[in-house]
Amino acid sequence: MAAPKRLTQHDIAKLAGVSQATVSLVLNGAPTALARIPQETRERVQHVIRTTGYVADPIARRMAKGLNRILGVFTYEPAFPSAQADFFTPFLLGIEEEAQIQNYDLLLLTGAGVGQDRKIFADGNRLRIADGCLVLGREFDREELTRLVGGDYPFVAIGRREDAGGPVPYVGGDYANGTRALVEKARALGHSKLAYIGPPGPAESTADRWSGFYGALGDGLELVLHVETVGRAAEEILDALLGCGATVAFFVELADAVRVEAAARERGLSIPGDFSAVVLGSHIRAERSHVQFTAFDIPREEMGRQATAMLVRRIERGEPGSQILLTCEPVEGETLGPAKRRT
Amino acid sequence: MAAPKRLTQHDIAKLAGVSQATVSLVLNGAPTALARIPQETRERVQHVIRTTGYVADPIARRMAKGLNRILGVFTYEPAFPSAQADFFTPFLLGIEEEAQIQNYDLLLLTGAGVGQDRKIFADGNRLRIADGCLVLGREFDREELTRLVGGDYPFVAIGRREDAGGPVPYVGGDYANGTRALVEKARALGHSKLAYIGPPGPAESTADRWSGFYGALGDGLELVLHVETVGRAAEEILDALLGCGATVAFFVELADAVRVEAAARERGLSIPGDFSAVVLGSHIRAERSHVQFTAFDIPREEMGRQATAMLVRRIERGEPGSQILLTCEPVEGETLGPAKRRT
DNA sequence: ATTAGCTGCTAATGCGTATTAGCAGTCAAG
DNA sequence: CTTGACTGCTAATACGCATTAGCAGCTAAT
Repeated sequence: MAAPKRLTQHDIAKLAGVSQATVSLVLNGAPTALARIPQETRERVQHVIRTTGYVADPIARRMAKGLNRILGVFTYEPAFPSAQADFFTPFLLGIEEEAQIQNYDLLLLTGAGVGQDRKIFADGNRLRIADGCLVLGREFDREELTRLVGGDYPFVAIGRREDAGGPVPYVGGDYANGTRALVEKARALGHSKLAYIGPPGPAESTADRWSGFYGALGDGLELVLHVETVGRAAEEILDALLGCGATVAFFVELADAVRVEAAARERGLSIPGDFSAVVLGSHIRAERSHVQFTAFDIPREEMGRQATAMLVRRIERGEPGSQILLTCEPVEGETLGPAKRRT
Repeated sequence: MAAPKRLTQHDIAKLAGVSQATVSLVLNGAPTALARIPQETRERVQHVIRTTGYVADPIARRMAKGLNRILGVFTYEPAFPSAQADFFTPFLLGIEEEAQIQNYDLLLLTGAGVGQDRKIFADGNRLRIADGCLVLGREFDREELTRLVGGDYPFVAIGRREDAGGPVPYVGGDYANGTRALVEKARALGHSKLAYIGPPGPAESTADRWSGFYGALGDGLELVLHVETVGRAAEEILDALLGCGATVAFFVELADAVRVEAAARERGLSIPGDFSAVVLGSHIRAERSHVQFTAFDIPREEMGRQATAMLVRRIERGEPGSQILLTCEPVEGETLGPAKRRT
């Protein structure tokens, strides 16, 4: 394919009998400057541009201006691989939407690191291609986060993050209050012996659920079982549940809830007839399970949108970045019923 | 905070007590040039780079050298919005995987255009930030495609595309043969009166299905019903199906098949007991329907992978780009049975 | 003693654009 | 006739990097 050397403003200038600067001004000069170029000259230049099909090289343009209109998206796990797909997709949906509105492109930091070992500051870090970046992932590398906070590179995390040598700008879901609201609901339905299936930390997302849960205890509510490990055999969890007299179980992971529900059904137990179950969060694929669990909604798209908007503000106006927690509304579901008097 | 002034090679140079040129050479000089910089100096420079976390500005780099290690991804519809999410996600999965292997980052050309009106050449094609680009979408803008083919910018389409002022480089699925194979299967099971639910074009993807289908007719096979509009009321389609004596229906859209199956079941008809149904393609969310339709598999991830690999070859070695159709293997399913003698 | 070749660097330039400072010319007012 | 303001442009520079030409100092061979 014959690659005719790209036209430059210089070429246009020569053809129009003006200087390169004039071409640039005609193209996108400030109104004040434009006012000083007579209509006639402007038209001559425009005409040459039109007939040649010239388009300014965006690279050079950005080079001169200093801004790329590119937002980086760094994920601590590969963004698309099937298992994770449903975790990241809704965030990306919101991010893409807002980015488009703000007229930014998205750079997926893919090459960053192969396999497990993703590091923002990996060797040959390409982050700075973008004007700023969004960071997502279940668990962050604390050291990297500190470095980000300490640096002058604009970023926003998705999901609440503890201070790391300073406050971390983020948009997260208010899991603590989402959880608390569900506990209150259980209380209202007469439950008093609760089980909690999931770790109390260390990731912020799980820590927040736990603190919301734990903070709502007392005053008639009692934690009678805490299974800290995720992915435990369903039978085992079920036995423990029945053994300790809990009337409602709070699950951090939907997967656990699904498995326990299945095990219960196999034994002829019903939910919420025999005991109630609550999932602390919403999961895209929840629909696939025939059971609609009582849970709270995580406004993932909105988180993506707001985080993107905040990042753009940081980039364009130098705003400092703040910390936003979005409300997680309860989802009715069908697995939380009145407490059953156990015999 | 106004200008978080990024580090430049100049800064590094000063810190290491060398010149900017030396820094650049240490970073990526040709072996011949590198040989002339003693180990000691190189280490000094590297050390400064590491401790400061300096990264070369890719825009400037691209400006100077012309390459970026960035692949653009242009989608004719927003990449993530829920309805489409399942359409693009598997492609992106393959693309991301291969890009990572080849050590490229992905730039989602998001800002390109808002809403329906996505255009590659919309604003002074920011496309060129990337070294090359992948184009995906159900339907392409033919004019833009022609411009791409005519230009010297490397790109690869995902999905077969007709010539547009020249052959279009693509990696697609062989829908025609995938369809043909399913028709043959139906023939082997004694079917002779076929129905086709879906348009014959104009998009290549639907045209290929139709041509594969139509080409397999004759020799005992007869098209007794062709419903060209997608999304027609299920009842209506069902009536037509029953009325014309078709023993098997080929659906272009899974959604139609699902709705017709549901309508049939409601009337006490069974598939494939009363008539068979075949879907021309695979759909991620197929699992959600309780019925496993007989269909063919679209190797979306593999398409993404191979398209990415081809693009990289075009970029790095200037290869001309070719046209690849990947085999779409049949999916057994449970909706294609022996033809039933209609009374 | 001159030349040739090597080592270890640096100065200079180009990439294509945006932007600013300022020049030469005209015109009107003082 | 000088001053100032305005018009219509252009020269020059910056942006951050890659790359090439080449300089200064040294050694070894002729």
